Amino acid sequence: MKPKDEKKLQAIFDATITLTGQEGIVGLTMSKIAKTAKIGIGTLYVYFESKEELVNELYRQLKSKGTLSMIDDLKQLPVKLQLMEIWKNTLHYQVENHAQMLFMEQFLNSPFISEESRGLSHRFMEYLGELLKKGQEQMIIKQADEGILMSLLTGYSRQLSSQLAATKAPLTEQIINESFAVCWDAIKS
Amino acid sequence: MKPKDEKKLQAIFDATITLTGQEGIVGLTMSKIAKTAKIGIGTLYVYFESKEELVNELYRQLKSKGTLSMIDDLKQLPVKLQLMEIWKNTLHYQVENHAQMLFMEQFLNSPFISEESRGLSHRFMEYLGELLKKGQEQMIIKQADEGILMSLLTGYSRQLSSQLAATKAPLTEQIINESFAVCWDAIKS
DNA sequence: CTTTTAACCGAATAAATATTCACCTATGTT
DNA sequence: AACATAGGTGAATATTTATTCGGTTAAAAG
Repeated sequence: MKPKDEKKLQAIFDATITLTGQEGIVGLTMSKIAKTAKIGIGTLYVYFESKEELVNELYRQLKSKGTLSMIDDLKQLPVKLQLMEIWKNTLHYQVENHAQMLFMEQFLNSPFISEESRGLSHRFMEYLGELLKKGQEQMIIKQADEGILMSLLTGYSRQLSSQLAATKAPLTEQIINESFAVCWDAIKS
Repeated sequence: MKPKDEKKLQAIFDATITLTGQEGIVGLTMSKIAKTAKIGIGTLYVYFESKEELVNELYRQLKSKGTLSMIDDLKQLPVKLQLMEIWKNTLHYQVENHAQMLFMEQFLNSPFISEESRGLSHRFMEYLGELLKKGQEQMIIKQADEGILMSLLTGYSRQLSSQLAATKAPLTEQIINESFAVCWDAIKS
């Protein structure tokens, strides 16, 4: 027998991300995915039972690869440094994978999303929440509501990276430092 | 002859916004719109030539009503107060009209959007940019890149209001004040 | 080398959705 | 009151898109 081809699977995912970036998850069709991935339409159904399963699977894959991977290396550092590293890594990740970010965002608001996929978003947020709380205990971070601080970090990084991606501006050291300074002034005591 | 019914037009728009909030612009169909608006499918085509025209027209309407309207009253105030007022109004507007925000966001990433609609986003941003520049000249706002500061304001307000809408938390004075304090610390000199 | 099995394929089919149209109905005009 | 006109309608049609299926091909097993 012939085994499945890992390259084809990845080509399907890549095509899905590219197409979503181009005309949104609304414009995504199975035939376009097949054409972009350079495989036959029928082959799509070897790898996935349906379009719905395809996009859920992709979402799952992106979530598990995503920003979570960085956490473990940082746990020993002081709070401010941890935040700085997270900020830097997140910006890099989001700028470099902007099409993926677009896909995930649109997927979250689509009727395709399964209950299981919905649950996948929380681990990174939890970690960030704990870090902020730790900073508050050490009196180096404002005693403001956690949601208020967290929204700042996530909303800001999302907007900044999508603005950079839109204008095709590179993510320079200067931008990282300036923007982190802004963040830190926002949340420090 | 019989005149068009303004109520029906608004019902169509309302239905479109509601449905987009429920299962995204992907799940939006003409028959669902008609059913939700309690009119016949055929009637939709009395008011709009096509689905594409319908969503573009709605986008145009929301943009022109939107946050722009507040600007004129504020021009005399000092920079910090203007920002404070804008912050407050924007949060209110975004929380109260969250479904509209969702619609606009998804529309921007859909294949439905026309060239003309794309152009509509800029006036408010321009005004905010000028205000920040004025603050920088007066030395009360950081000398950082304008894009970096602007991303903070827009990304933060978007995230905060969508978080409030998601958790159905009310927008209290306390939240407005705390979050504006965070903003101001972020951008002040 | 032969057999077996599952990948691979795209034309054909099914399903979902947008759009039309022939027929009503309500409102303004004469 | 009679007419003219445009709104209102949803079943019928056209279009688009997901999915199936019978046949072909390539890899693994023996």
